[in-house]
Amino acid sequence: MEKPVLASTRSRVRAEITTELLKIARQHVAASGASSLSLRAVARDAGMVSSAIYRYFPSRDELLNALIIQGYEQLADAVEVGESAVRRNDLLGRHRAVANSLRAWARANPHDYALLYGTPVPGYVAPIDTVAQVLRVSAILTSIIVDALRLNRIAPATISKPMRSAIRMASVTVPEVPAEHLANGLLAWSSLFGLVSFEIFGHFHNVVDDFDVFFAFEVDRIANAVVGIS
Amino acid sequence: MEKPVLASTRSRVRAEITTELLKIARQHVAASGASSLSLRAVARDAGMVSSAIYRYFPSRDELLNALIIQGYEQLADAVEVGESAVRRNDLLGRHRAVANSLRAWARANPHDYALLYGTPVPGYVAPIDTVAQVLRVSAILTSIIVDALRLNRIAPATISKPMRSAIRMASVTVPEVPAEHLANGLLAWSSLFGLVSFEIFGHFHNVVDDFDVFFAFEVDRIANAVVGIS
DNA sequence: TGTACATCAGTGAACGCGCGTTCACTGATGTAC
DNA sequence: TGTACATCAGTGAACGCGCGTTCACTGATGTAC
Repeated sequence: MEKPVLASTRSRVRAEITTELLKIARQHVAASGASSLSLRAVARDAGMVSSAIYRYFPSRDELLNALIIQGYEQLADAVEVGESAVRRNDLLGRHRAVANSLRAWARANPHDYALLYGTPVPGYVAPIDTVAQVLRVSAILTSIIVDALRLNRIAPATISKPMRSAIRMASVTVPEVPAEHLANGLLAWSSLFGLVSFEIFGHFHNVVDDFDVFFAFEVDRIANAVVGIS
Repeated sequence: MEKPVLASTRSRVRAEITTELLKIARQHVAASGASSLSLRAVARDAGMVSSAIYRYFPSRDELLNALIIQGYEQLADAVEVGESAVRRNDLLGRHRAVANSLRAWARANPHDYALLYGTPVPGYVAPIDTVAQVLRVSAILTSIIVDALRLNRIAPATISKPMRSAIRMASVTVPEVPAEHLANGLLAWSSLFGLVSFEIFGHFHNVVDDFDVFFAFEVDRIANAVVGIS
């Protein structure tokens, strides 16, 4: 018998079941948050005996980790789709699309958002696997800045020497963007998440009436600070 | 016997023990986060039998709630102390003081910060008791804007009509500040928390080297947007 | 192609755990007359 | 001032729960010769 080109039945079934388990786990997170996620409950919903799930995830932490990675993936997908639909030269529009996609995803999946950007799971340390997906998300904002520079839409800024070295690591991760504009980008980035977190976590309750309008307004302020008066 | 002016021994002891229990609970939160807080463990550390704690808190949720209120209180205290040390006319300095106090408190009490501004406890709905303390914190930033207006340090801005009505509730809560400047204040406020959350929750890991410098830099950008070029 | 063995998925029972909460109780503190 | 009763703090046992994880097992699928 020749070496099978396709994966064996066994490994295909395995992949399918793994996907299915993750899907169920995701529903549990959506329903009641990550902190109460239980391997037993997931196994139960999958029609498995509780110990069987250990064939797929060696521990609860590993399941959570898989969920986190998948969360970043889905978020990155959503943001990429949103941003890529905008004409390349429309920098403000691209920034808006990023912001709106992020917010829409967070509103549609509040517990997943909380899993990624809320209180870290106690004892959990993000493994290296997550980095790639996180970078995907931030790369999108980066690309807007890069294009703004290329199109001469933003003026060169200056930052102090201490500040330059305070974000040296960022410059290593994202070498295309000069430090002066990275400083802007990082503020824009965290401000955006500040807005979304406040909305999702309820801190704008009794403060904001119309979140759509409010968000659009504030996002444009952020955008103006980062891609200038383009 | 005349009506006792001082509280009875019993009620004084009760208050002391309640305080002590909260202190222990706070330590538990500091050590391992709110999600794993257990009434039994707190009772144990207090040298009580597990059921005795029900004389003080009717349920775990009530304990958590008390912790949340106390958290807002302590945060408000910290920010008030920091801000009040600055000369009244130094608006930028006051804004810096607010930001630095917030961040210092969050760094000193990361789990408390997470309890207040991270993932909401599932099923938990902030009771009205918390509102007063939350307002204390935001009132400080508000006072800076009010003073900036009084001192003519910020120019009148304009906002669209939809935006004005989108934050009508905020205008009710904080009537002293015109909506145009509230729009700025809300962004500044949530941006500040975005920065702090990203730092505390580890999203600037491998991005920022020197958080003190970075934070100071970005906070000044925020301040410039809210109290202008004062 | 057929047999012998190895791998793997899933079973079912069990372990030990800590949790929130209830309940009937004891004994100390406070109150009314 | 002294007695009788009411209030309250704390005890100890118990309830029922669901959890993560381990382990020896069965039976099906895959692999080597």
